[in-house]
Amino acid sequence: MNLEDIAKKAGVSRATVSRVINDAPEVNAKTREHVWTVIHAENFQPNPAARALVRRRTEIIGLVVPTTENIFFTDNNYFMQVLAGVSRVTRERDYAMLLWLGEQTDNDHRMMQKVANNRAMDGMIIVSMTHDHPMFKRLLSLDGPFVMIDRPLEYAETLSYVTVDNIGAAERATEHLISLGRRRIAHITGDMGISDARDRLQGYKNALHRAGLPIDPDLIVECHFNRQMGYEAAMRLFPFKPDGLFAAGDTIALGVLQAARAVGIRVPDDLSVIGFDDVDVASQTMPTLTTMRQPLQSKGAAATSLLIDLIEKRLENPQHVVLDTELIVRQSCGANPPGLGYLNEKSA
Amino acid sequence: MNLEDIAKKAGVSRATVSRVINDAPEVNAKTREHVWTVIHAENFQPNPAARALVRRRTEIIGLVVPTTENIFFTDNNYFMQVLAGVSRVTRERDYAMLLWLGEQTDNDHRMMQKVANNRAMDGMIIVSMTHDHPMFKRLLSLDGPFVMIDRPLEYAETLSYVTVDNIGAAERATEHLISLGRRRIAHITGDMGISDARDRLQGYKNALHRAGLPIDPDLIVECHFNRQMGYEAAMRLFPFKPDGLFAAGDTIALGVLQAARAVGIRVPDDLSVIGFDDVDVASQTMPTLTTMRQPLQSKGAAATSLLIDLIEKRLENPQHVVLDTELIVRQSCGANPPGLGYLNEKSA
DNA sequence: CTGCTCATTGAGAGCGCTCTCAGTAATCTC
DNA sequence: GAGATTACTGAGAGCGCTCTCAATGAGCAG
Repeated sequence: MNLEDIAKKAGVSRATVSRVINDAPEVNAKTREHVWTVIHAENFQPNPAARALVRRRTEIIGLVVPTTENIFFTDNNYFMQVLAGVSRVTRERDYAMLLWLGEQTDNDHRMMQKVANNRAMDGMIIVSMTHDHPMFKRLLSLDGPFVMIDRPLEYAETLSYVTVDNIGAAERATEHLISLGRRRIAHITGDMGISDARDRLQGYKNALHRAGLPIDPDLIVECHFNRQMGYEAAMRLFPFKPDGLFAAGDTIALGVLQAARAVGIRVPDDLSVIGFDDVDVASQTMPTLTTMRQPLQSKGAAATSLLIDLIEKRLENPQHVVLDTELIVRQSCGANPPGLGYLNEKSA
Repeated sequence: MNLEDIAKKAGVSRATVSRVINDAPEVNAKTREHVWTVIHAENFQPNPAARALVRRRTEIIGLVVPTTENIFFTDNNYFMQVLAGVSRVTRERDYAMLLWLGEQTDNDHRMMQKVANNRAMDGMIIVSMTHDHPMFKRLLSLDGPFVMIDRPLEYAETLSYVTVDNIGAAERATEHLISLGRRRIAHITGDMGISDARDRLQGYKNALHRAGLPIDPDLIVECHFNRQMGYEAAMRLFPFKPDGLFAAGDTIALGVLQAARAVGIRVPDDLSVIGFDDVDVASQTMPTLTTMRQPLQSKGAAATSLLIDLIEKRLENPQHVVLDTELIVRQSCGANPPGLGYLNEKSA
């Protein structure tokens, strides 16, 4: 079943059927209606390959996660939230989404190569790629537009991206701990190849500086966005007796809570803890986790919306979107009473 | 840049370039090599739309999650694991993956309609669709092949699917509790529109029956695969004083642990708990969760592999794949000593 | 009635590829 | 050395759509 068949059945030409399907204005109302009747009767869908061939547009975007290690499998729904946001907007705007998940192996490079060469996508969204990723430069020579989620460390002025004000958010997080009377505030960073991690470190320093507190290198530990490494980082930190701790991500904070329990440090009494992201587990830990929420779904949605605008030439490169964050005060910082453990928020 | 251009540059015909790209055997070795050189020099990629148009194959499969509510956002990485499995195999076999996430709204139906009509996919994988989903019958009239993850309740003989032996697994889970001396063993079911839930209930009953234990309707509560409802179900169950509890999913078990803590029931001392799935949080709860592991990544991988075989006519419908489950004994059942809470398994 | 405008429609080229079929030159057979 | 076989290559049709351009006919002005 193709346009020709429909045309024959409707007693019009192929061109007219095409016009009807594409909502061209010049078709006579009666003709239009009649053609639609036939199309519906046959449950006809135009062949997307043929259409893409002539229009040079597939209405497919790609969502690329260069490496899954950091954000994908680490005790949280970070990626799922982003995905949900992307999914919503693609649906709304009648696009489809190709998903490309990288690996932490050589194949990753080969996969990215394939992705970059794939001409089936009109554009792509790239999630949290480290600045030293081998594909970075390759991407810049791409034909189609792309949008980065999280500010890239290099080429930030020339690329489009969606992010949050990490510096400001980290300042507020740190200030929150300061406002609770904490003075030896530690910081565990995320992967320093990602701008988020660097910016949060910067924000932490800014806040200390502004409060007249010293910046103690012993209280800063470099880490990655995962629980296991957060646990280890916390263990390295504890001998220096911090009374507050700002973790660059909630998964890191999970490791911190775990480490604190292991060595008998009470949270929040002995140690006031704040995370970043507000992934779902943050409200279920014991104690529940105070955190700086970033709007993950909105990040995905904004990136998608921006990408499609770029594809459809409603906007042009580069565009920078900065979304708001919000301090979510729960138990781990000590500003709230202990309460009932992880039952407080979502439960009966 | 197209085939014609490459042909001109290489001094051969379009047909020969096509042969080289598609690895046709009849091309002279020298010609082949020369053409490849030109292709690489130009970094040429054939236009997928043109190719799809004539081959009637896109090498794109769809992954369809009819409604996200159950498995998507509920405190676990069930879907992520399946996704990882699908992703791995599509990568290996040089396919791309279109992801379609449903919603719990009217749009869901419209979305599924769109998916079913989308002719850009060679086939699709459908995750855990309830048997009463409005799209179910529509799917059966589809042109391309599809594979269900989890056995469909209807048409199971005529459709291809990948699942685990839920009945047998539930029997073993229940028997494990029995072997620990528990006699008043309760069951909280999953969504009864999904065969997994029904089968697990059946397995639970089988095990009780085989052990000569009565099947007490008071000890069976119908539920869905989420923590909140698991919590409520547990609360309804507690007045009947169970000493063992088999939850049809780990997320339900999370709710059970939470409810038990809320009312002061000690797990495993007062109540021996076992879950199903082994999602990531299962090893991080307090106490850690004993559970029947199902190989989620393998489910995704097997479904993908099967689908592609179906597409490429290596196999024909219907195919049924049943994967193995494994009992993971942790703390919540009482077979293990209490230990250090959720630090035991994955941590330093 | 003639010539014009305007609304609507159809014919046909062409998007970039695959694949069949025929052609050519080299090699083999006897 | 003639005919048959083999190895390779090119020409060209056609996949199903979009889009330009020309054609048609109705309506209208004069």
